[in-house]
Amino acid sequence: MRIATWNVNSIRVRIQQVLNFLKNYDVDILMMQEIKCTNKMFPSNIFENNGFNCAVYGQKTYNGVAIVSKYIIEDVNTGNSIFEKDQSARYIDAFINGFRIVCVYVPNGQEVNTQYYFYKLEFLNKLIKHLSNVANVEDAIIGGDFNIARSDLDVWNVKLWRGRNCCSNAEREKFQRLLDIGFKDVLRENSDDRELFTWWDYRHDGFKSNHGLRLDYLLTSKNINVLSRQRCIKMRSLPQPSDHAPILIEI
DNA sequence: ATGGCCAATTTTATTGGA
Repeated sequence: MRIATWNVNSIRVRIQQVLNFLKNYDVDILMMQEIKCTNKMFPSNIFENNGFNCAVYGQKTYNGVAIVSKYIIEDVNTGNSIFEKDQSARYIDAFINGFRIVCVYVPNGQEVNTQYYFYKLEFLNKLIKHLSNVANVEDAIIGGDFNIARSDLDVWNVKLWRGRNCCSNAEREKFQRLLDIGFKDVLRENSDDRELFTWWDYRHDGFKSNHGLRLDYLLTSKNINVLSRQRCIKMRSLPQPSDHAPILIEI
């Protein structure tokens, strides 16, 4: 089974690229973040015509997450019960082909010690608590844009980014707590490769000069046997790309 | 190297992204 995660930065702009990606990489399940549209505006019929079922938690203008799957999608949950008062659409999970598939879009945080940053840390606290419960009962696969560069290996210019939003110690500690629940960071496992970036700034043509960060992750329960793993950076090099590249694993 | 990019919005500037 081939599973991917991708921050598409607007599904309406990226629909053709997403369809090409699903086909060319033979993807069975795709988790998407920043679909930037309501459930009603989400192109479910296009996915269905291409053999995919959809679970969507949309929002006007900002955020929004979705899962599309060749397999039947069961027991869908959105973040409402987990994140309480939070009105932003950042979490959806479902039971698919024996696994709990979790799709998450962690808040950006803007700058360290702003209200947005503290909201991000609080969101992560709730996510950690929730996924601790999930891990006790099901094999889980978590895909998402965490907006955290896990270590200095995941930053193109350590000196420039040290301590800044996405790279602060508090954020990295939260990410480690998430792993400590019992998940593995599939792309990083047994690798000290610096070239695992998943995001490059549109500004200054950051992709061309590989000025990137690793902000997107596929995590799995430790007992899941991973057959292959890759970043699909080709999707970042095409015309009118998302600023994020997809990650694809086979289990 | 953070103003110069991109997407959405009853747009013609503003917000958010990271």
